[in-house]
Amino acid sequence: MRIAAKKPRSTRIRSPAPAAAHNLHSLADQLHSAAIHLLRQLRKEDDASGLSAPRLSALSVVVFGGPLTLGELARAEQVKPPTMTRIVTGLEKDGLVERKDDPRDKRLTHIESTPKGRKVLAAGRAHRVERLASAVGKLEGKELAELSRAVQLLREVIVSMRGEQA
Amino acid sequence: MRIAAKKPRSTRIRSPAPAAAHNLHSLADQLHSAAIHLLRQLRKEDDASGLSAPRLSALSVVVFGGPLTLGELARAEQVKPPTMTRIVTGLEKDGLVERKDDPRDKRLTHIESTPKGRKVLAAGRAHRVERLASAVGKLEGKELAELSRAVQLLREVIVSMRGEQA
DNA sequence: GATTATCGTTAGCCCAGCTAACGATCTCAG
DNA sequence: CTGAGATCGTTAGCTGGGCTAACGATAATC
Repeated sequence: MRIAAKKPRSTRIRSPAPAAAHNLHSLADQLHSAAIHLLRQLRKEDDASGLSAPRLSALSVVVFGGPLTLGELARAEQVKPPTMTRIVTGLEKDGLVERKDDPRDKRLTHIESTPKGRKVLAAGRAHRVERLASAVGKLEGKELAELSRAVQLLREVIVSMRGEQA
Repeated sequence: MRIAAKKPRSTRIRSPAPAAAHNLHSLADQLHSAAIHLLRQLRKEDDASGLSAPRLSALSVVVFGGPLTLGELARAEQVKPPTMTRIVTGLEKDGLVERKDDPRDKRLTHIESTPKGRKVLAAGRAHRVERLASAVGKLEGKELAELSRAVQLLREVIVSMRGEQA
């Protein structure tokens, strides 16, 4: 955070905000902050397309990951089944996915994307990308490559955290 | 409206794919996904300290940014006043911050951190950092520097998005 | 055939976001 | 000095995401 509101004049104590993250403390803080604020920004876009971040994320998995059961989807998204039930219900209500019973094992519910779901996802993505592109377009190509590289690292970090369970 | 040059090919991206972000579409997607999953992981830690991500974030601003009004805090955190009212109420109930009336303008409410608030923030941070450190410790020093650098870029991107209205 | 395991849902809780509306206060025109 | 308007924070009420606990239906196993 540390995005001082309105009076940046009397530069306060605070650890050097614009400086690089010299240690793990500030790196963790800044990463945390960046994630929160990025999602808050993205939420606004998501609202425009009627898709919240969790729904968008789940829909993306269904569209690109092919049909899968609710439980698999919950695990993929790292949430508990009841949570995924609600997300899927929301997506289904909007006609973006469909529940299909498994003929062999009637306990299972397969989640499939509908044509509308794929269409909306593409549109929502384009919308978001357009916005991010214009923001990212101000970075130089080199910086963009750095950012891209860092996202890879981030993914590793997340997987690592996930493995060791809290 | 500047439309991204290329349509999303039906490249199977799917979450677990470690492929590089060759274009803005996938970069945006991966960034989005990374942010969501990072916060979901962090939430578990936050729960341990009894502080949700938004509360932790707000507390951090109060602690490092000094006393400020509720409205300023809401703007700093990019949320609406009613939302901040509730966050502050939660923090106050836990004794982490205090509301102070302004003697000159009785409409204003100043938010101050308490000693306990500062202590808890430090503890929570340490807790989170320990976790992130162990995850990040698997990266090489060079990678760590890259990640640090990228966080800077991310901040610029976020500010940029914020500036241009949603 | 009875027990046990698995899957998804329901119920019920808490928190985070929003808008709309409101009371209290301050400001300022007249 | 007074009354209209602006500003601030709160309350009320909605949506939605996250969880645990408990449950019914179905499979698997003994």
